[in-house]
Amino acid sequence: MEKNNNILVQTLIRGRDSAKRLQNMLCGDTNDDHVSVSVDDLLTDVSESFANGLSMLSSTGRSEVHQESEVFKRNCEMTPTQCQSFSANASLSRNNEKTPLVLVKQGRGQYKRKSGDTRIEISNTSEDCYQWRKYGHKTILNSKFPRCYYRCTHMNDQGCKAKKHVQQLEDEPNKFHITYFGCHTCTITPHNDHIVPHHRPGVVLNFEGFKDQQSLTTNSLTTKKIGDKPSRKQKDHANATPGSSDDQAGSSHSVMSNDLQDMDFFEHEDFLSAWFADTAFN
DNA sequence: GGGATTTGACCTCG
DNA sequence: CGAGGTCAAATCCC
Repeated sequence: MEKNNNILVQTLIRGRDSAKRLQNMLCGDTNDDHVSVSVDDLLTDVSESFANGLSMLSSTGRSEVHQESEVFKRNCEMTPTQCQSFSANASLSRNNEKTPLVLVKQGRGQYKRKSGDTRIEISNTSEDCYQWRKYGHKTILNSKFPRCYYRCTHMNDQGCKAKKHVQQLEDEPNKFHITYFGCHTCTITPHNDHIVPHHRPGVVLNFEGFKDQQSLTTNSLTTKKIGDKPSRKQKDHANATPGSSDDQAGSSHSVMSNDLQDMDFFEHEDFLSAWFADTAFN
């Protein structure tokens, strides 16, 4: 166990260093003397370090760690933007965020709740790179703003089952709490080439059962309808102010190795996720 | 005219 | 029984 701890710590430290170097490169910090390393290399290093870390944890028999590890491995080929979303989720999903339930229709008004394929996101806009059709809205108890219900426009012609719920945050009215249900099965490709690269995507707060990488690409901040005139809904949100979600993580975990060594082996999982999110964002 | 949105009713769940 | 999610007719808009 002691040996495993040390290996895990070394692996995580390596990942942290790579993340830090990657951050310096992306921020244009030329003081970093590792500039000869490519972004791809660093990304791979970060991904592998944390995948290995999670594997070590999963090998201890904790099934939930194993699942997280598998998901992480699957997402190791994500783009940097996707990785950010993933890492943020890894941390924040433990923040007692209640996993929403997918309702499976069984006739009008008859729904069976089931968990899975849900993802919560905070974004500066309710829009993303998919086409959505609003099918309802509801005033929510103790909430100043109504919740809007959307389903994929291609539900009828392509049977796409993706849905999302959008609710304006009370304390931050310029931000939206978006819950995605299910994955897009429509063949319309996400249209996100207009996304300003330095704008951070919306923060994924929860990420359950989302195996479809495509779904990760919906974290755009500034999106519009695919090759179509803007909908009324989208016009309404056209004044959303992007770019203010950058201050997500606060203090740095520069004393990570000490923290880890003082920690129970199994507590590393939580710390790892939180730390990785912080490192990736700072 | 057709697609998108609005809105009140309906239904399930806790 | 209240809250939340969905349906579908009515309405809007291009």
